[in-house]
Amino acid sequence: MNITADDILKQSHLSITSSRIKILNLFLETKGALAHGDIEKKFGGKFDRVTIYRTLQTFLDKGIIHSIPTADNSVQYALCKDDCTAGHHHDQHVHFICNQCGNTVCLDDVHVPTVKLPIGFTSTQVHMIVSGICKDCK
Amino acid sequence: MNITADDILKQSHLSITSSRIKILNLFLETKGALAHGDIEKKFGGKFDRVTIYRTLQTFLDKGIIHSIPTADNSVQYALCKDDCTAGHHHDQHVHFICNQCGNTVCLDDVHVPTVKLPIGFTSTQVHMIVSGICKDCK
DNA sequence: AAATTTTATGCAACATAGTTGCGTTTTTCT
DNA sequence: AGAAAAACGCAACTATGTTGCATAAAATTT
Ligand SMILES: [Mn+2]
Ligand SMILES: [Mn+2]
Ligand SMILES: [Zn+2]
Ligand SMILES: [Zn+2]
Repeated sequence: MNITADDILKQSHLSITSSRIKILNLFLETKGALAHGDIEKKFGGKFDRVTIYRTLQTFLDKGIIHSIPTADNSVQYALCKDDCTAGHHHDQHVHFICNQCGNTVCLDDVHVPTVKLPIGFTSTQVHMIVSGICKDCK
Repeated sequence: MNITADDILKQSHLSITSSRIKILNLFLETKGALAHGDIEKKFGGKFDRVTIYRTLQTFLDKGIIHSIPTADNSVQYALCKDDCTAGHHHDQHVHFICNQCGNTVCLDDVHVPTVKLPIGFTSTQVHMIVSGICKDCK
């Protein structure tokens, strides 16, 4: 028995609304990551753009999704599979962006290696974004 | 004797224009990375926004600057110190974003480690962005 | 050094992306 | 079911980025 959108919202103490259910279901059904624009296209005016922005922000805050910075200035979002909480994210996996199909995927099994920073620098978060050709496009 | 903006433009076979000189000098004078907005603020209407966009794109193409994706959807740019050419960039160093002062810096001495990707994935570029507290803010 | 060609810039107009306030609707709590 | 709290939709606005084209500046040729 898989976890449902409903469960996730309850766990995060969020009101169950139809926008949240639908957006969360889209994440659950999608392999890769989603940008704000993807969600907007998918639901084509079914709900307001602003609702999507606020929903994504809420999900980020609650540790339901994490954001992935990309070089082309379009932030992608993906479900957190690790045990992220409202306070902090622990998604320490590598992200892969395919230059062919454009998909962004979480490489859940590829852990971000630690690097030795110069004296005086303290790290709280590390992003590793690899781009190239994915297994479906090779 | 340090390299001048003029030299860099000549090396890249670019016309020497006052906008390019000024923007390039700003990069040469600045320790950290610059976002489009930073440059716009700095020169406050001295030249057109469009010129800044096009100049940054030209510098990127010619391998004079490289771009650094950030989580807050604002791409940063920094001078290439490695031997980047018009075709390809080889800036394989880690980038650090300070949550305190907001500065983004190239950690030129910290090399991006290689990771083993799953079967079928091929990598052409790797970004590693570490955020935390920089040495000036600790 | 002047004329010509090439390239870059500024401007306008547009497109896309993201934010904020507020009245209305929906959800939750009692 | 009714009251309180939270989320939504709409409008208006700001910010960010793109494109075409006339003008200006730089490089090249004569
Ligand atoms: Mn991920
Ligand atoms: Mn760098
Ligand atoms: Zn692909
Ligand atoms: Zn700092």
